Amino acid sequence: MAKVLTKRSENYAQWYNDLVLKADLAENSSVRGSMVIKPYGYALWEKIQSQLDKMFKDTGHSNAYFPLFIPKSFFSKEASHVEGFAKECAIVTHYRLKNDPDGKGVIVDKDAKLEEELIVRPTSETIIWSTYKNWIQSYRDLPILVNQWANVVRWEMRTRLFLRTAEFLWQEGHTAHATKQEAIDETNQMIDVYSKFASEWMAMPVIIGSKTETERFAGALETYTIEALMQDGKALQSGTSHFLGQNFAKAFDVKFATKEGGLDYVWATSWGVSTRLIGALIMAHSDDNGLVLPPKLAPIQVVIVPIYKGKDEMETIFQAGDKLYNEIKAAGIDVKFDSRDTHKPGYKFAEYELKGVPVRIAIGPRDVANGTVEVARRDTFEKKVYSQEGIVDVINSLLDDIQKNIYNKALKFRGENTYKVDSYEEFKEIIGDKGGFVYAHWDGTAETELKIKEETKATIRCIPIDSEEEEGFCIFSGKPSKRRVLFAKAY
RNA sequence: CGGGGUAUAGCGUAGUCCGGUUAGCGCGCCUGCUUUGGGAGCAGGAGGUCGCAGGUUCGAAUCCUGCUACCCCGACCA
Repeated sequence: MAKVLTKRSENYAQWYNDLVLKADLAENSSVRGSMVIKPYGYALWEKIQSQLDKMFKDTGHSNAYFPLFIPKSFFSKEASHVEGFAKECAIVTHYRLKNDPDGKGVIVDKDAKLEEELIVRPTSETIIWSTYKNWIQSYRDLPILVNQWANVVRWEMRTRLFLRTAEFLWQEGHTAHATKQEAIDETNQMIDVYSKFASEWMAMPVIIGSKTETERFAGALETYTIEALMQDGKALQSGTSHFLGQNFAKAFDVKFATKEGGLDYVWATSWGVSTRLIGALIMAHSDDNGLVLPPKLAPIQVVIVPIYKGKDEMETIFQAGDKLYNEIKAAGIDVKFDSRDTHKPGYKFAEYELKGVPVRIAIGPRDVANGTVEVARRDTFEKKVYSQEGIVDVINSLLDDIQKNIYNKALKFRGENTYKVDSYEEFKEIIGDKGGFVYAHWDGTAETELKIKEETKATIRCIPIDSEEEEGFCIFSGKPSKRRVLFAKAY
């Protein structure tokens, strides 16, 4: 097989880039830091979207859409929020171009300067809370459970396809509640939704936890995260859910009349996942031959490749292939019959491996004669010949099996790369050497966190919610600690 | 924004030091024939403002000046 990908062991970052390009998911655009998501990559995003959207609706949320542009003044209202995003905002200052009097092309018309600059949203809390102010008067107006699917812009200095781009697609939920407890419950509920999506649909196990103060979302009182371990031993934050307290309600003066006749600020949450999930998916499962996609999210779950010589054979094989296709399609499986006469079977095999199609069916003259097909699975490369009779059942159980298998593989990998350490020496050795998740005691101070980051590049990914109380001593300062936190180098 | 590097066909590159025929090669693309159970073979063909602007020279991909873009490393980050 011709080698088209850099091997993971040679250069992991290069492998990732090669894979995104060669699997036809996305490419760099002529706009610095912004990518073009290609049809195959977008199809993957659509599958992610449709499942998440269903999960949001099942938990009572509705979709809405808020403006791309946010008046600059809105940003100044919540102090820590401004601080968090100010350094990476794109700003619209003018609204008109004119022909360059000195020659060719167009220039900004200086006379068309905006009274107030507009910020291209890096996130929508401010525009949404300025709107919610008008929506909320009474406890009867609450809760508000809204989600929006949108693009956002964060002017990143260094970008990587899907993992960090200047513009990216995401979903942001913004909810308003009458009580603190209700908002906290919402925050927890949504991080659970993300965790469930990651493990059951992406086949990617995650650790749920809360962020330390330094890593917390700008403007939040509490940030929950799901952290996944990538094959190179680095952690990837894959989704976040924030308990915003009354910060935004106070900043935008959103009060409501309580049942008891009082007046109180509204409690808020926000939560989001982005196209970064595609990066997570790639790095969690794929191998040196290409993508490995979980069947539940694969744009093409099954591909049928015909094998034939000459026109006569082609006709027979295509007939048999069409029959198979219709049968599988009727069972609700996303199947593709590759009828291209311009490429040979070997080429197609390699191509679908690169694209991570979970199941491949080959059908040729031998199969037509015997009433069989050759079925190959992407995760293990195992090939088996089955009778065409009852093939749908075979495929269904195979898809289930692949979904489970890649989850278990990822879980096993995480298990093998998770460590408990009690000394800073050991900590540095593991972080510096192979990476992975490291559970260690921490004294709870930002100073220690920062020092460890400076010396080892590892950060506290989260304080796991299921961590047990355990007496110990901070690996850095030696001060007493009550529980272990999760350290790793992160994307 | 600091440090380093690169720019030649759709992609990857040779040529640049030391200026001199028609800028070479691989992949891909097009046409034809033979092929088709793991990335086909042969034959023919198309495709280039050598990043942009200026300068030196009889002559510039090659030397000089300025600009632009991109890549890698750092600080920042879903």
